[in-house]
Amino acid sequence: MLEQFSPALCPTSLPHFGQLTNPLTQRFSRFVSLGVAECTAIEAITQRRKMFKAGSTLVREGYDQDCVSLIISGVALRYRILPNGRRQIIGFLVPGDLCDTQFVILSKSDHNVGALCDTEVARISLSALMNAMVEYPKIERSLLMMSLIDAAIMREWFVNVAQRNAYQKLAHFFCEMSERFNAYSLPPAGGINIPLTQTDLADTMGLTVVHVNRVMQGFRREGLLNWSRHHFDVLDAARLKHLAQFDPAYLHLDGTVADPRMCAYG
Amino acid sequence: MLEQFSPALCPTSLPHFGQLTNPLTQRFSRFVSLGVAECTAIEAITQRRKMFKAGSTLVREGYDQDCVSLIISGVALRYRILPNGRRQIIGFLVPGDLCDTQFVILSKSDHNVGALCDTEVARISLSALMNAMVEYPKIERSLLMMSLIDAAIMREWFVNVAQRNAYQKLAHFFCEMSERFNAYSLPPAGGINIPLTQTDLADTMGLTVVHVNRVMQGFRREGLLNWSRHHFDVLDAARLKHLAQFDPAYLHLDGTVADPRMCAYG
DNA sequence: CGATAGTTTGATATCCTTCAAAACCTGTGG
DNA sequence: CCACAGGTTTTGAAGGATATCAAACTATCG
Repeated sequence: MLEQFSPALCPTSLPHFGQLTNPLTQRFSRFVSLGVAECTAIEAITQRRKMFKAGSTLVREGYDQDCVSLIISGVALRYRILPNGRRQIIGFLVPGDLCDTQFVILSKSDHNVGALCDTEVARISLSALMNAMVEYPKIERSLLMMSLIDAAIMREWFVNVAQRNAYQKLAHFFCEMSERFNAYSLPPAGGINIPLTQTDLADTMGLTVVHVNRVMQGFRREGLLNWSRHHFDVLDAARLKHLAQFDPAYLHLDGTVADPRMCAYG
Repeated sequence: MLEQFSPALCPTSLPHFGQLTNPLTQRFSRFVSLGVAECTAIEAITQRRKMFKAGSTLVREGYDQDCVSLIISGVALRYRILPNGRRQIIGFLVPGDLCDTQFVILSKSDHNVGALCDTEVARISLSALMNAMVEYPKIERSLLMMSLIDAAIMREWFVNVAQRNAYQKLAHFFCEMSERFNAYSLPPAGGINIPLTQTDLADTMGLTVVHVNRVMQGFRREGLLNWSRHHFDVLDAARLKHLAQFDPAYLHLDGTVADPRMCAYG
């Protein structure tokens, strides 16, 4: 429940797209077909890189933002610290995600972002991003789509904590994580490496560590999921999905868009 | 818990901005300074109006959308029906809100929208909206901002159901509703008219009607809030806000934007 | 004036929390 | 290499918040 993250010496197994091509370009390509000009512009504004050690804070609530952070590699999490000292995690950020989605409407962040494992980010200056949005409509369109997907994910999380019991909540979480990590074409064999503690899970679902622990033992007993520190392994995906009533559509990982014009206009 | 809405003969007390000027123009004006061209375009695409009786369904989950609905007057609510038959309300829509925020990424809606009281909407055809976005960058920018605010509200709702107890959840809800309705320059005296039942509240917070009822009695006993059907009246706003740890910033009702350039570019 | 939806009440069950402590890891310094 | 320290997982017992079930009461509408 403290404002701490689990120390993580093992790096996440997410591939470092940044070494091949820009993660933001990758992400935007799901939504629009980018030309050379846009790609160059994206490359230009994501030059300034910075490393964050596991457990450090990328964005601090209430502080002024002069730039937006793009996750290049690693995993970060959005969270808020409530007046009673509790931490509520409100999102996981993987490569290609932008930390400060609310950059347009608010100069101060309304939540913190912390690095879960060693994480590299690109610092995009606000003014550079805004210029890019104005100059390249496809970039603005992509940001609109990212934010719509963000809202869809939050709706799903909301339904999850509002309606389901602890078993279903956690099952749903693991289903989502599996999907999102598999979307990065990871080898699913061998499970997924995130340096997540049971406290992190508790703070995500609004449960206590004690209860999370008991649920995880249930999963293990039932042969649904294996959990060891920094690593989890879905054993019976079908049953887990059924338990969670999981439907991955809301993640929009397949890049489905409503109208072909959204992809290739202009 | 059923897919029904409370019958509402008394209309909401929201002013019908549509009679003065377009609600979408009003809304966008919070974010950007619109020129004559944009206003004309907005007026053009929001011509096709339709009335919905209280309790009827504006948008049905899983159905194809060829148009986006804009609330002109009245109140509607977003909800999902879960496999076990339960209803989860995931948002309230007031004049100027768009029903199908996910229009860009998905042709089928992932949730229902129902009219809480008699509600007038403008049906904007998808292609007309997309053309307007391409032609008028300020319109696209406004949509981006609306969707960012949407996501911020969902984050707040998420924290609310995840972390707070029933008293705090409900207090938070009433604080938010007060703020949002006051933003329409309603006379706060005399309370707020929404034809909301305790079942609706329960389905919003993921609680049971029975428990909601007991909490509401507590509020009444404590002199915090008066509730009669179709109407509520905040008696002690300060204490209610304190109880809910309510900070209205996330609603962005004051039209604060990060950067003046966001308002007046192009 | 009866039918129907909404509110209220009581009793009981369950899920989850709280508190407290033990057991287990994993990295660190001597 | 061992011992220690701090974080993490696990266990147990007990309490509290909320759910469930069932029924009575009360508005409201036709």
